[in-house]
Amino acid sequence: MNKILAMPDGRSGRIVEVEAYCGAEDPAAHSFRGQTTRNASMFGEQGHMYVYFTYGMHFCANAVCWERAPGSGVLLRALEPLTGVERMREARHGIERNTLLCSGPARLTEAMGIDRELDGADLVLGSEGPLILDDGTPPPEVPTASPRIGISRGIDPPWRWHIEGNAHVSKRPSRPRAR
DNA sequence: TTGAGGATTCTC
DNA sequence: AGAATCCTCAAA
Repeated sequence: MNKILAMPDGRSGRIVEVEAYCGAEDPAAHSFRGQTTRNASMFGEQGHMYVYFTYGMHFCANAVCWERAPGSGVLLRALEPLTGVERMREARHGIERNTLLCSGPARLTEAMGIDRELDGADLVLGSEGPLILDDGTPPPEVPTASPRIGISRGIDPPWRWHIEGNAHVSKRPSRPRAR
C-alpha cells in the first residue's frame, strides 16, 4: 500500500487500494483449489505479477505474496495517477476525469497497458516491464479494513484496504451485487 | 464435452 | 438493470 507501480514508458501511479487473496484458506481466491494453468503464477515466485482475464474483456493484476499462505496475492484495485497521465488517458479511450483512470482493478490495467503478456512478470526487478517502487511514503498507520468487492464466497474476512480519503479509490457498488 | 459463472465496467 | 464477451474448470 502506498507503493508505486511504474511502467517503462513513464506511466506510474500510487497504489491506494488493494485486496488480499489467501490461497487454500480463502474460498474467494483463484488459488483456493490449488494450482491450475490459469493461476500458475500465484504459485510462482513472490514479487512477481499474477494477471488474469475475466468477464471476457478485462484484465486484473496481483502482486504474488505468500506472507500468509502459499498461492496468495494482493489484487491491485486502484492507483492514483502520478506520471504519464496523458498516456493513460489515451489507453482509457479519452476518459477525462483523472479519478476514473485507474479507480478499479480492470481500469488500472487498461490505463497502464497491462495484459496477459505480463502474467508472471517480476515486479521487483521490473525486467519485463512493470515495477513496484517504494518512494518512502509509509502505508497508513490505521488500517482501513473493509469487505472485498465483487466476490460471492469468502465475504467475511475484511481483506480490502485503501487510503482513507483518497479520491482515486474505486467506488463500492451502492447495492450488493446480484448473485 | 458442456455450460455456468466470473477478484468488471459501461451505458441505458 | 442489462449487456458485453470469452476463458476456465468442475462435472457429467
